[in-house]
Amino acid sequence: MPDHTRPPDKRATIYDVAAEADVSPSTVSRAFSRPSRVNSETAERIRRVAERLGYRTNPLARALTTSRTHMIALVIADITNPVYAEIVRGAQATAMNDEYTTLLIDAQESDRLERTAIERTMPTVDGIVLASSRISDSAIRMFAKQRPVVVLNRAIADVPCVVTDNPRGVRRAAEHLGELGHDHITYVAGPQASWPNGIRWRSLLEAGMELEIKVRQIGPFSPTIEGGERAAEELRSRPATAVLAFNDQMAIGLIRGLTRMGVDVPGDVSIVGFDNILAADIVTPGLTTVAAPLYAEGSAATRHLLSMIEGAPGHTGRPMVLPVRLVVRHSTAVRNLRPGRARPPGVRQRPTTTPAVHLS
Amino acid sequence: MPDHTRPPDKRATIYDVAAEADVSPSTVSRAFSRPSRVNSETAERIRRVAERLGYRTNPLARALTTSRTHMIALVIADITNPVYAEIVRGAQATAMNDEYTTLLIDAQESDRLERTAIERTMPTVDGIVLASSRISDSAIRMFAKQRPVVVLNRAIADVPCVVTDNPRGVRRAAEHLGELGHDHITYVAGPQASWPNGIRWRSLLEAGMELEIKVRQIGPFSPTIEGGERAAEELRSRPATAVLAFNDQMAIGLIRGLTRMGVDVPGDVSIVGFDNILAADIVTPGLTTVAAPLYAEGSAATRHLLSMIEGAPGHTGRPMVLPVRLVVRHSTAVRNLRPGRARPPGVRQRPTTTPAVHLS
DNA sequence: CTGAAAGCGCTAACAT
DNA sequence: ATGTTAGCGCTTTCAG
Repeated sequence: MPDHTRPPDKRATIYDVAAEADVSPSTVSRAFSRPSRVNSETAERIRRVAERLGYRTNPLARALTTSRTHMIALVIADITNPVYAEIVRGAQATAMNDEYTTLLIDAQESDRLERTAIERTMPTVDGIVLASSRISDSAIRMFAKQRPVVVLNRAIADVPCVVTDNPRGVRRAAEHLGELGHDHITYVAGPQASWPNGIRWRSLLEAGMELEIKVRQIGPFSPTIEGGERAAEELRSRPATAVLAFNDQMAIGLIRGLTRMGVDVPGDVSIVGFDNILAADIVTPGLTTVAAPLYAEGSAATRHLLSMIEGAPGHTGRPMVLPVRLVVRHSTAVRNLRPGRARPPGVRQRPTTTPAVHLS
Repeated sequence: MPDHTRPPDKRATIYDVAAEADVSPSTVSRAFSRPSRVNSETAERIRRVAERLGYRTNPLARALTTSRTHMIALVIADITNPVYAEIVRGAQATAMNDEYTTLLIDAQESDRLERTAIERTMPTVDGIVLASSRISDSAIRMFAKQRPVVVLNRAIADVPCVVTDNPRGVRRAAEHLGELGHDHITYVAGPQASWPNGIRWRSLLEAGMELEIKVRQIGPFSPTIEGGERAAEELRSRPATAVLAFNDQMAIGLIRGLTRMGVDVPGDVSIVGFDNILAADIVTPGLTTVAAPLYAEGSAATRHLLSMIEGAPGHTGRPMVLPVRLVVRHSTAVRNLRPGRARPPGVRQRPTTTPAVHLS
């Protein structure tokens, strides 16, 4: 039963080591400086002594003089959303590789919360990765003036950005639906504050133009399963045969909502999502979706941030764009021309055991 | 295009404010001390001046003298596992409420990784919550000597613990299966380093005793969907009619694996999971599972940690135990007495639209 | 390569 | 209630 009433036990300081090794404190300091440029015999001896004393350099004290904490913050929009897990993994791995600690912050889809969290964290970190930030461009630029910032899933002038190829993803989805005979696609919108939401809709408009597919939008809805279920309700009064959802969670909500209402997916309506989260492969029918290289996103953004922290200029030209691919599962099928009736023979049915096909 | 080559811009210090407000630095310090015990006129004026100068107290410098960073670490076993999302939410909320910042660490189910991450983080935080830790009891006790530590989902003598009522959860699951006519339950084990895994198995042994249900164990498997699929393979050579899986992910993997092999769930085999993650409600058939109050776990552990940091003794007697409940969905059904044949009439079929029932 | 001295920004005794 | 004086543990000039 440890007693934590008073400050936790005193650790050995640089002075203790200095005394023990019979050198000056600054020599000890140098033996632990990073990058360790000292390899003299003395340094070796000092390190041994330190080891024996259980000395660890105090990061706080170091930070006070160097103004480098070797910590970075990673702000994500919603820890509940599985997309971020892989992004976090990617970010953590590259950070850890450079001996940086990652401070994860969950903004809970809240503008206000995100802001105050960033403000509070800013002074303790060397830089920040903003993944799917919900705060304004100007606020982000403000932050970027104080510390290196890299933005993920969003494009902002003058701030380094990493995005996925949304236009191409949407285009592939539209082509896929077009090939199945759909001449009308409904976009089910996510949060308005979400940058990908905007570009996906605009990309769909464009793709619709070129492919001669009519498009429309409903929403916005919350980017969750529940949001998708609500969208399904709305779809009741404004039927569709092909739907592109802002993300997988909404797509899954749609599948559930529609199925519950007696609408057959993909028989009556085809659904495409975004992200390729794990659940996309679990839901019935399996969700056709636009997959992004999540892990790579996290690591690319972090790598960039670290290089900026080390003094690199920060690549603020065009955003860095990562490729996407369409994963075809079973939530999309040939358009059913006679709704409510048996499907015409020869038309593709929902397969049950065919493995997912990965395109592009 | 900000230039981050040199340390980020200098912020106003306590001295700047002191000079501007024409008081001594310590007076300024007092005006910002926590809890703000000063309400004099001067303090008010100082705060205004500070506001105007954009002064923010430097947490690092403060930490150096107070040895309190107002940060706590939350270590989770695997960020990929949705269980932790709610726990994190609960922890963050109560931490934020006391103006503490939460440092989230993903151990990626790795003993080694978890250790080094904790070691590196320890000096920068005021305390640590270990959620589903995979490191040894002795290692945890070591850490607990250096900083306040609260352990979640695990019971260790001399360290404050928060656990869920695993025995009761298992018992409820066993009773449920028993009522459905099952006289034999197979436990599909998760990681051996996982404390809940051990206690769940032991609880099942006990429950089996009392309820006169035979039990056996297979595994261990990785606590993931993939692990569950592998378990399904193994089940092929050692058939079962009722399975209790270590967690929902494995249970889902089992459902998928078995279904793919042509085994009907719940017709041929009933499956119960643990955790009640979102996907449990998405998979077909919906997963019957033992639900834990995730959010409450996170907040209870954190609240306890914070009180320890503030000087409370740390409740190291019996662990604090949180209640669980059985959520019955459609992955469990009356035992099929004639496998491979049609079910006897009158026996419960898998319903498709009945809402989930929450018991206990 | 090493030592001496000064100070990062703040807080914590002491005084007044 | 405010000011004065020392540091917290480390890095960093600047000399030797």
